[in-house]
Amino acid sequence: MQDVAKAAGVSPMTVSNVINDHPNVRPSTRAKVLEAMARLDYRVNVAARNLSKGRTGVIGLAVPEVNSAYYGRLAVGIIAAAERRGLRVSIEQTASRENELDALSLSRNHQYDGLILSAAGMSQADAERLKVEHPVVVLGDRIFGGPVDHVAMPNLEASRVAARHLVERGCRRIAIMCGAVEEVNPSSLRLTGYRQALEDADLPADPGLIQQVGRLDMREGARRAREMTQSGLDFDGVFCVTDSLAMGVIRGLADAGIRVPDQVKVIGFDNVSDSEFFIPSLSTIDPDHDGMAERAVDLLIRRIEQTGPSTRHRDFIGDFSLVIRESTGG
Amino acid sequence: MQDVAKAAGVSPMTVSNVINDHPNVRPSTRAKVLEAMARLDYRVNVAARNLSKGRTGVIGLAVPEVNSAYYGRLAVGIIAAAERRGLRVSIEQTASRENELDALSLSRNHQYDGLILSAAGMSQADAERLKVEHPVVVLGDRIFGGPVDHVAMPNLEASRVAARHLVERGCRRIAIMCGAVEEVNPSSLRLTGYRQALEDADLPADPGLIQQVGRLDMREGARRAREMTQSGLDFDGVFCVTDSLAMGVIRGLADAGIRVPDQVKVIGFDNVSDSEFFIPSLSTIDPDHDGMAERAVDLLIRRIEQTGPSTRHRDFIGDFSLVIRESTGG
DNA sequence: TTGTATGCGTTATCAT
DNA sequence: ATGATAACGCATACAA
Repeated sequence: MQDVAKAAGVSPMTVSNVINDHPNVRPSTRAKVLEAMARLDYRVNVAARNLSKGRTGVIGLAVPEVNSAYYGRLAVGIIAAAERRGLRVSIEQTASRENELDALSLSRNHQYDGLILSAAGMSQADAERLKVEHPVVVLGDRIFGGPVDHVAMPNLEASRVAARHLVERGCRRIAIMCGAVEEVNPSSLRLTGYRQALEDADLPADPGLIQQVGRLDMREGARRAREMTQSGLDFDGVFCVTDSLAMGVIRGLADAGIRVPDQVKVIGFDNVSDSEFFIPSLSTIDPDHDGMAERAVDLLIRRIEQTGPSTRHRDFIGDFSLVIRESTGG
Repeated sequence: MQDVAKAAGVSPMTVSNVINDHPNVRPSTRAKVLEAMARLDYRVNVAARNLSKGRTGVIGLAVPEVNSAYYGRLAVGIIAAAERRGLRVSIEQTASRENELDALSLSRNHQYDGLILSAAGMSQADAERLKVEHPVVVLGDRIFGGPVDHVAMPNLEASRVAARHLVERGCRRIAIMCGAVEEVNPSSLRLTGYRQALEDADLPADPGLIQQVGRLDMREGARRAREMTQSGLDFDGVFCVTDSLAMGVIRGLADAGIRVPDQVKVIGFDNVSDSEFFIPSLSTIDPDHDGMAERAVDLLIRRIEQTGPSTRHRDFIGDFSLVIRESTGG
């Protein structure tokens, strides 16, 4: 910037004013400066600007895995919402609880104006760690009642609706496929919704119908579905806590010669973009991804712009709707 | 840092040395400093550190869309390769040619140590814009022979193999579904490979079998496949330039009552993680994602660490293999 | 409309 | 083993 100023015969401050489109710059001066900038191939140093302004114009989005349809969909919503407010978003993969905590603490400060953390590995016990002084919004389901703003999925209610849909389609032996059940994680909440739906329908709760798997992906879904059939388990419906799991289950059932929805009906959760094109197309819960994203960005910006003492955190639960497709005979 | 130094009764420099694990700090001093840091809840300001060091330890990955199975897979490889070298990666969505150019120029400088750009919208005409002084590696297929390092897919050869596979499975009227064909983009290269395979097999090249679609996603694939059947087009095989397209095509054919692979065989390109679980599972080309990612990160790091005058750029083409699954008859 | 002085929080260099 | 000093490149506040 000094060089540009010298070359244009002005002070560095004037160059700065030109770069930042300040109003009070004479057109001729602006032209001179722009010319010098072009000639010297000048680029602003964002690191310096960030240090000086104390703002970066970038918010971070930390997700457990980048290669997942669900988090991809989530990112799209966040990016759109942030863009509308003039912010860029930068995505990072956390992969482990360790990294999630790391994303919160030391190193990321001042790199982003704020952080949207979609936590998967953190537990209620880590809630204390969320007590950071910079803007953070948690998107997801753990750490309910933690010390930060929180936008959650309508896990319980939506799961109840999903399971009820299977009941209404005539299923009587409804299995659930979920992840490890601990504290208030998505799997535990969705399991509760499932149980309520069975209870509502006066169906017995058979523990053998509760299938917990290690990862919520297609591979696990397919593997477990094959095991379920081989073990002779009697079931006519499966509520899967993610669409990926559901597609895997359908695949696994197909491998075992079982037709969906004729013999077994399957419903998922997430309304991932592929689910519409899968064969059979997947009935599922459509969470209001964009609404939740919008809300999360809103909350974050509020925190970023708030200067006074930190106000009490707020919790939100998103909307949802039931999408009926072929996998439940729809 | 000043506050910590004062509280610990040392100089800021010593605090810095403690933070950065420098060897020459007496244990007792280190303890004092750590205690003061904890007491004051001190966090380093990364913006300041970046400015001072001229390095961030972060590389950027700019992709056209974050919600795509292919770019998700790519990101996984890049993140793994970067992590092995002690770098973090930050993903940004470019979405438009404009943003791709933007990712290169002004604003991102000094935000990242280097940029891996997976370009989709840029054309050969934009090659000049790639002449930037900071480290950039292009991952993808446009801008061949541009002024930067480049890691490319084995588009032509792999497509030839894919189309030949259909021939070997007895297809005689083989369609290709690709995107807009212009200059040397993936679609044009893959189309060339397809044409060569037909020629190799002495099959006529019917222009009606070349189906260009707007987007390379499932929706377009399904829509176009339905149109192809409705229009009475005669074909017994389809080579789709992406797996997403292929899954969409299979879905569209199913809607029209056409069975894959019995009546029509379909092969994709990318070996996206879902393709194994789709029904029918998808035959496809498996590019060496991880090898390409590794190479791209290598090249980038070389540029980052190189201090002297810029050396000539280098081009690489990745490996690939043919994956045969149900959609071409197993 | 333009320029001067100062500070953002850290690290490198060199001295002690 | 520790500290003083000077950048890093920009923006803010205020003066001219």
